Amino acid sequence: MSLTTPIAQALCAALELGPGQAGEIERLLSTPPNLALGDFAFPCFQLARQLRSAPPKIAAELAAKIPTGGLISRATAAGPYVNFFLNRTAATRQVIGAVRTAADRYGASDDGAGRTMVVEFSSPNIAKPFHFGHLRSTNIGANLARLFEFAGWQVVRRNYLGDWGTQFGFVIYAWRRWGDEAALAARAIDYLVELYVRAYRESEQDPSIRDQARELFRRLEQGDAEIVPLWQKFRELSLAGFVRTYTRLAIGFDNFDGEAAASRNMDAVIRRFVTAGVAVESEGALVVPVADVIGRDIAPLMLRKSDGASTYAARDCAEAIERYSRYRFDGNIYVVSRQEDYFAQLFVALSKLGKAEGWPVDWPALCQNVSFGFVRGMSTRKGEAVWLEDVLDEARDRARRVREEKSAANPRSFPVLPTAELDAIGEGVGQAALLYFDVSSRRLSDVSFDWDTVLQFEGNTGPYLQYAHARMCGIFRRAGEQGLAAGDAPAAAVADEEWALVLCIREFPSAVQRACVGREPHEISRYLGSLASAFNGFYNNHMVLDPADPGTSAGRLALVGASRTVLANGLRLLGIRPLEVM
RNA sequence: GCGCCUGUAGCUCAACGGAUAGAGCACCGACCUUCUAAGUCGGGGGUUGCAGGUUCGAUUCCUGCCAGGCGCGCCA
Repeated sequence: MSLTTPIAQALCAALELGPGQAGEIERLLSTPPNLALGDFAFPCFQLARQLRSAPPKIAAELAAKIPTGGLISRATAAGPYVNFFLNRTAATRQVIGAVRTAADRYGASDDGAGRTMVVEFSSPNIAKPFHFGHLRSTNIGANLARLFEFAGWQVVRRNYLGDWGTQFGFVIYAWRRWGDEAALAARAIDYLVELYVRAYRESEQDPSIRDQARELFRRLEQGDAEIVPLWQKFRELSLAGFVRTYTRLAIGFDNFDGEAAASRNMDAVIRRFVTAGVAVESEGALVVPVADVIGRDIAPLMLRKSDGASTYAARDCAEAIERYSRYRFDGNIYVVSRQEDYFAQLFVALSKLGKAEGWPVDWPALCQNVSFGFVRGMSTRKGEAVWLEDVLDEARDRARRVREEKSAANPRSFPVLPTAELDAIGEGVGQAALLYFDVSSRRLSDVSFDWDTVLQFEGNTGPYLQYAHARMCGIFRRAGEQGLAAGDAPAAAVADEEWALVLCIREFPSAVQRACVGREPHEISRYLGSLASAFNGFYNNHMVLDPADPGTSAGRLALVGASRTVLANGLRLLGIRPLEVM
């Protein structure tokens, strides 16, 4: 039972409402701005009209009718609010018990039980650099995938590689003209990017290069025996590079089928659009009009260009159809930035086909584009682009250096560590700084890349969270040495800092839910920041371990244990490793 | 022209339609002979882009401006 349920029930009784309305009352409860005012608040504004009375008067009358005892220790009116104070000891016992019971499933749910969610994310372009900006889709998608799994969904992670299209013509053109096996073997993906950039730049002076690139891509599409093996080789090399980066970020995919795979069914899908009468000829191209459905001036979805070449849109249609027939998904998320119009066109076009062909399920309505903000300061043209691998390396090195400096300055708190452990901590802390930076603003805000901000380890950062976790683990290690063990509830009166921590722990499941509903991983980072802050407040004001007082120690250890469980669960949702030693 | 997104402290960002708009960074000061100081506490800092509207109440919702970013039939 939730802490707020008894409050809602008491309010229902006082208002002479039926028990069926307790849920509605419970949703109206809010949190006072500070603990001194109360633990939960009921605003009386909305009742004023029905009861024909002033909110403060209603609040005063209600407060007088709330029976105390059980979880509720006191109810007082404060202006238009009825503020509730809980029995801290009983409530703390309840919250800690809930965390212990659920353990690493605390915060999880079965909301998505029996349903499948496809998350398409990262989707790098093989002929283009994988720079820091690509972390956005990659991280948001990975976070959403973990969140939906935590909420009970069956999740499919799709990396829709940009492995097809004219850009491959450029790469192949460059390879045939300047290609060097040794350089390819040594630098793989970086070298391919250089080749692409060189060919593309020269094509701006010499348009015939563009024509040759198009011709090479046409030969690739036709399965030319000389070209196809090159494409396969380049694709494999690039993919291997991406996978190395993904591994460092602890991100995995179920499937890497990209545009090349989608193009296999493309012609058949285009024929279906034509046969169904959904696609029409326009200015020599084949398009699906969507303005009639969307209701404004918007371009049609183009399936085939006037020169007869297919478009990425046709491949996306084919891929979506294939995807639904394979997974029968209940949700399909595309983590792609700033393409809202395009996805609107895509989903409407597919819906039209569905209506014309009489599909039993209007699954295009289950598809959603999850957009996100732009990373500023990452322009390839201006030469600002920063490779993600380089940022990871720098983060790791700095984290390692910071730890070494701490050992030198304060060996008592930061004992000198074996090299292997130092390396692991560096990698973990660096990765945490990066991943947390990425989710520390809302999905749709633009973010600025700045080395010092990204690699910051103090304040509201990934390392700050890991540090709190390491401290919790340190307390348990020390407790073991002193022969102290956790109890199941506080032994004495619950102090403000302990109580604030308990209330924060209780909030985790609703933070997870908000993150899922809003497709907003930032909810988790924000929550964890407040949790770590609450813990540090507690930590700095109360000694957990006191061999002379095993009772108090046991109660506080229980609280630290619950905090650690929640912090670790949250960190894992963000893909950050909860470190035991820092 | 048609659309989407964003304007909050010097900077980076928060704030279920609710009480005095909060954190971090930076700056100034305090705290390690007690569990990790990557921490904690205090201080200065704000006309929430502008103007209307809805509401008991608007940073939040609606309309119009202003500013910035991004996307719009033959790039993907």
